[in-house]
Amino acid sequence: MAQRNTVQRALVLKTVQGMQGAHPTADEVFSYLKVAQPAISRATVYRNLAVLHENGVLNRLKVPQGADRYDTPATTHQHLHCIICGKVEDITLESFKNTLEEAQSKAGYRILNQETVFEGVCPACQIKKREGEKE
Amino acid sequence: MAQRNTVQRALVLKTVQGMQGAHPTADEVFSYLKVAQPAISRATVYRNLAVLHENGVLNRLKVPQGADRYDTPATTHQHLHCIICGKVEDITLESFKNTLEEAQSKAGYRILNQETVFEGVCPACQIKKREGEKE
DNA sequence: ATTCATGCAAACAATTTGCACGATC
DNA sequence: GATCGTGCAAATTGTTTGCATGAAT
Repeated sequence: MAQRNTVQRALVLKTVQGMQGAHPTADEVFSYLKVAQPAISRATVYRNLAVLHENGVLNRLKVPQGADRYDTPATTHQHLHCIICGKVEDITLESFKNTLEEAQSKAGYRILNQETVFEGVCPACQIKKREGEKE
Repeated sequence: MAQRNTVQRALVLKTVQGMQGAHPTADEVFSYLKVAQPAISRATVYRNLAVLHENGVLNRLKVPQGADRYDTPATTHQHLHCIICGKVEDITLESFKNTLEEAQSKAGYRILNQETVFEGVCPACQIKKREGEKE
């Protein structure tokens, strides 16, 4: 139960926090840390991301295609995923203010977390698609 | 471009449609079909689920832990995932009526789909936990 | 000192792919 | 009869695990 303060755990957390809005995957965190800490292990990164997520320090985000991504849960927010370029963005929607309460009362669940991903095409990719008009 | 009407594709679709509310994984669909069609290949099930999803005929649902699950997208709805027993349930929330429009206008994305999972503890597991009061 | 965490490599799970053959248009 | 889809096995990807060693309490 007693968790320790390891250098690696602190680094993993700091890395995700530092990659503001990048929603890095475990592998991206690993590659980043590898530069400063060549001895670090991929397994350690996975393990620490899991621990930090269980502690509620990090959010884990499941995106169609590819690996899970991590997030600092400053405030409850939603995600946009561009199916063309693959980028993930944060967005905070007013209409989500009551969803948690509604789900809770309607279903009788004790809800701990909510994860929303909108799948679509980002403005930049809409323009690109319009320019390369052959498709 | 011209897609064909294969026996296997029809069976995969019918199976997911038949498993009302069960949100089967690719492997569950495969196991089910294996009985009637012993020759069917796991790869075929994966490929057809992907095609049907791309055609908008099936929804693909990413759940923390374990494989993707499939769904018939009758109406836009949300999901509840019990972290204790692992069950996935559908729910339709009023407050989600406007989220798509809000996200669209706020972010400039062209949004094709929306996927929400609430993580929590279902009523049955809340009771079980209360009974086995040692934790 | 105890025991939690690390690093490594091997194991695992879910999914994808290459290829020859078969089925559908 | 052209080519899309299938079945099989092998390959990939993402993640987890066992174990001996090292570090934090």
